[in-house]
Amino acid sequence: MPELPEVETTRRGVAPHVVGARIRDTRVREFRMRQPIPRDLATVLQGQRLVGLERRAKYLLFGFERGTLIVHLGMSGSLRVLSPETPPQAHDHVDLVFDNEVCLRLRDPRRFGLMLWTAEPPAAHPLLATLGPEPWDEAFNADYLAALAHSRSGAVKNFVMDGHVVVGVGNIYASESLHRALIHPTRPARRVSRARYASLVSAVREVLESAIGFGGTTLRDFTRDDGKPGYFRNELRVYDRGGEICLQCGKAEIRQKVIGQRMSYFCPQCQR
DNA sequence: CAACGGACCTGCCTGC
DNA sequence: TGCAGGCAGGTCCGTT
Repeated sequence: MPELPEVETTRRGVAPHVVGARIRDTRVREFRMRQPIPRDLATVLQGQRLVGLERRAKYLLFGFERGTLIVHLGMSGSLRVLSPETPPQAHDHVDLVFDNEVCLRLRDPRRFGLMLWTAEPPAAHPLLATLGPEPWDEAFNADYLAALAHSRSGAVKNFVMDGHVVVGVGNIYASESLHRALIHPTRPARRVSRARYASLVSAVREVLESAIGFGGTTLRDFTRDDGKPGYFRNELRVYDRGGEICLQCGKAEIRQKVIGQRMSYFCPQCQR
């Protein structure tokens, strides 16, 4: 579920319900995540007011009075706003219960996500310190990409998915962005022209903005736990469309190929 | 440093 | 119907 648009949609959906409220209770039912949830999390959070909710890359940063709760949703995580009395279901690992009778519940079947506490500025945390710029940061531009790519012989798709190059471009949107920028995903990063990188910068921004505009994938309403199909799926031009005719050229069939252990989709006609 | 494979997990879908 | 196998939106780590 979570690529950057879903994380941002989650942030926007959740924030109005919890920012300004104070933690009344923290229930952790499962500590085993990508990194273990701190044993003393409940003690640390108790009574603290949530001051703000930010996003950096695919991390959600819950800014409390005395530090930051860092949350990552991994491959299968989600956050929902519920009544504190709602019985937990399988894989509902953590509840943050606020004094406004809101329960923020973390579910993550695969447990690739994480929930950590830091008293330091979150940008200094080892997980965040070495991340590349946000897609909308002016530092993310064609010159930057071309310069970085100089030492990169690997596929450009892996290059744009590298969080130390730019954050937030996951597997779906990597395929989508490269298709819009007319760049073949297996082309060595160093063989992509500056002009093409300029197109890629625009394409990444457009695709992500568009997806956020559609509410990410599923959850428009965070106070219920419906949300299955995902409107943004209809907007995808190549992802999961292997064998279909390319919407760009109307002639070639979309191909699929594993690149860097991830399935990738592209038009052999449009993308070079 | 960069590239690559493997690891971490569960659920769901497909095909036999 | 049951079950094995493959695949899934992420990222870190170790090895070469």
